[in-house]
Amino acid sequence: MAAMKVIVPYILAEQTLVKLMRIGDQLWRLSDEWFAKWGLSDSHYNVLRILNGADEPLAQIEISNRLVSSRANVTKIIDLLEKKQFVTRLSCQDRRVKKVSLTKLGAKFISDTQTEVIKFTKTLMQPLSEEELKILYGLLEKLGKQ
Amino acid sequence: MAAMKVIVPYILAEQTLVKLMRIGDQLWRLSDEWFAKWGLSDSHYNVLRILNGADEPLAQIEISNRLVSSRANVTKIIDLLEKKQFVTRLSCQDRRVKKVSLTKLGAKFISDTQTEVIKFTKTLMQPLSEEELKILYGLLEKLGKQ
DNA sequence: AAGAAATAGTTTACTAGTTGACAATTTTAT
DNA sequence: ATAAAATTGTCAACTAGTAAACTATTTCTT
Repeated sequence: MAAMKVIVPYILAEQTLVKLMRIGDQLWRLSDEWFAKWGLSDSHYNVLRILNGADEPLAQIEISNRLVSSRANVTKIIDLLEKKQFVTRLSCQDRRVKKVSLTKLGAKFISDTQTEVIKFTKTLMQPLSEEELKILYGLLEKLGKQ
Repeated sequence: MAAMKVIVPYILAEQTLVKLMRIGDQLWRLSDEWFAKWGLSDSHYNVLRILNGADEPLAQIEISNRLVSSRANVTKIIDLLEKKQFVTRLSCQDRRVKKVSLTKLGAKFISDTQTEVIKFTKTLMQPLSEEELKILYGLLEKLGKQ
């Protein structure tokens, strides 16, 4: 059968959506690939950052909220980080909850790798100026909260 | 062990990167969820769009390039679309290649769903004005080609 | 105080993508 | 002409996420 063709109007929203999903996916993949040299994924590192940024141990559900990821996934992420001794699970007075705390080793890891990670991030985003980054961030933020 | 804390500088590139990956992922998920009502994913629909946009049947590798996805994944996507009779695989004179052609049914599907899909897309992107969409598209494009 | 509903973390089964190896075929280099 | 290299599509095994069901616990309602 010959190729059929329907005229589809050019829609900016659609094109932008597709581009956004695609670029996000590619960057995520590159990032994961890069972090793999430490046996981690981008998400693992982000959890370490979240814990470091908080001033106290966080419940897994809180990590799940900040990471924008499912509870189930956080369980798996913490499992690995715990195996690597970068975090520990603390039992709480509310015995449903496990608060996760960065260990000395985890803190050292963040500290040691910080510069390198920032450099990598800058490389990924290097096509954009600081000004453009600010604009992009603003647009994404606006898009995110609906 | 108590929570350890390292001072990590605020880096715009990093924040934007994380946000971009996160928003892209969320939108992708929402989109997939929405297309599921037709037993398709966002990617399946995109392949239909690609085929519709091309004026002739396309080799799977060409689809893979345009979709920015692996050959293996395109095989799976085409398998499903073929089962739904939206496309057919044509054998070529270069017998390694299979060109994929939209069927009448596939074209009708695109045509029938077009308006609804555009409406959905606009809903997803609705926090941004047309002007902002243009800027976002431009920034993403710049970011994509490095 | 007791039963019902909600919450936190885990487990299981699934999904949509990946890479790497393979077979068939074509192209390139001698 | 033929051997080596490259290309295309497929398959198998893997991955990082999801949702839904489950357990243990807490909170809410009466």
